[in-house]
Amino acid sequence: MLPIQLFRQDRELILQGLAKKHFRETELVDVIIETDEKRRRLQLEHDNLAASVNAASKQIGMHMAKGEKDKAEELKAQVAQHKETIKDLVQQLSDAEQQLHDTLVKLPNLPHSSVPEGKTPEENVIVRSGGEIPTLTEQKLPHWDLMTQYRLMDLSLGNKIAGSGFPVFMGQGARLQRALIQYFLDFNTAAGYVEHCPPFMVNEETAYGTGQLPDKEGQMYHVTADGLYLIPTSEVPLTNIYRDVIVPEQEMPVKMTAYSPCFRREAGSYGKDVRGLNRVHQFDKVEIVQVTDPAGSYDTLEQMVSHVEKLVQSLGLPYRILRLCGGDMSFTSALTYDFEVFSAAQERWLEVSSVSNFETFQANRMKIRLRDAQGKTQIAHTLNGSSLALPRIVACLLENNQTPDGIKLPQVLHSYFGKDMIS
RNA sequence: GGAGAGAUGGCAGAGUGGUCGAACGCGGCGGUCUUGAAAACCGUUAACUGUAACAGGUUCGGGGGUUCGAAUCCCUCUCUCUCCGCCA
Repeated sequence: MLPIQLFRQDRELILQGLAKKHFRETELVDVIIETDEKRRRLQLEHDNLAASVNAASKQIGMHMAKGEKDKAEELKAQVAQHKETIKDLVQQLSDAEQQLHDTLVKLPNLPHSSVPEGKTPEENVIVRSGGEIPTLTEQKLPHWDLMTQYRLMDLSLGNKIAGSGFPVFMGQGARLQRALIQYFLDFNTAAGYVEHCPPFMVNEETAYGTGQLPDKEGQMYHVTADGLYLIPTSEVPLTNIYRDVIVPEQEMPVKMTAYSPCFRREAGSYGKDVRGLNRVHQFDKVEIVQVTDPAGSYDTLEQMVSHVEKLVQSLGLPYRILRLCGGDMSFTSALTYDFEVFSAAQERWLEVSSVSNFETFQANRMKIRLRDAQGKTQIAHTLNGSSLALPRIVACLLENNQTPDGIKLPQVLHSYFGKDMIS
């Protein structure tokens, strides 16, 4: 949610930002400005009237105390009149507030100035790349075949138990999941992120706080009996820890990491892109989240990108980092870097991490604030990124490192996995 | 699941219809004293909204109601605690 002050200050800036994001309903901006003015007008009228009623009520109290009943009754009659008007104003005011809010949440975040122009994923800009794409023999297999060959995962079993898109990992496959999760968490905590283990279900308010509601409702699993949602990412519970919190300046930045399974309905996805582990309904991910001072949030973003880059490098996977163009960014983000790793058997790039700065967009909604040395509060910035999502990392590890003798694992995983190869 | 108690400022905790946005204490901040510190003493210290700055408005778990006036009375929801039951 964009701060309302921005609409009062710089309408042009908002329109430019929305254009870059290819957002069409630009007329909403003027609706917001008008509604805000209306709201403030009503508020002023209401406050003035309320002030006179408050003053009169105090006088009534004083008259009663002195036993001046007549004067008290006189004032009562006066107040009764105002009360009718106030009742009406309150209704109008709350309508205006509701309308303002409902319109405000429809607008996406504004892109940072460094966001490239563009509408489609093809227009994303490659910032840099690293690692080497391996040359595989003709006998190379895609990960879903390797999974079967080494009995690492069974999708049809998951189908039986839950439904399509719910993989069952077993044996060395299950062990690899655990090894990766533990390695990722250790890597993150070593960089100062505090490990958390949050709930995997959240209430409506929480889902709303990070922006999953109202616009992505259909993408989450909903436990209707209890009004809970299964988390699509641990960003949701982690960031919401700081909902309605005023963080003292010296405690900034807040750095958190968590492992969680992620549940996504992926309504509307189908076709070849979803084979194997490319797109599933439940997957494992380790997330990093930061809450920061607005002044340094873009430095923080670069640090997070570099952190994730080192992690990907340590796994020896060929990767590239993209700066997303305006049209490909998420609703809530101001600047996003995507990490992709090259899947050598499928011969395509797969997204494994997305690192974003949301600026005040989430924090404004959640009222995450910081208090500076002068005691003033201001809205904080929130950032997050995957570090990392497992399925596509696993797909690449298997495909890129396949040999006739088995699948070689990167050095960093040996101690976590208990051996150096899947065989 | 059953029975009971409770939710007040950073913390602790008074306050049962009228200058209560809220006592006292602790903590925090500023000062006096001191070479410095401690102690003692004095002062100050909620959030949101709003204003150029005042003013004003809202907030005592959330929502609704009674009343000229609600932290205080009524309804309702949520949460916490204690006891019982069940249980990984």
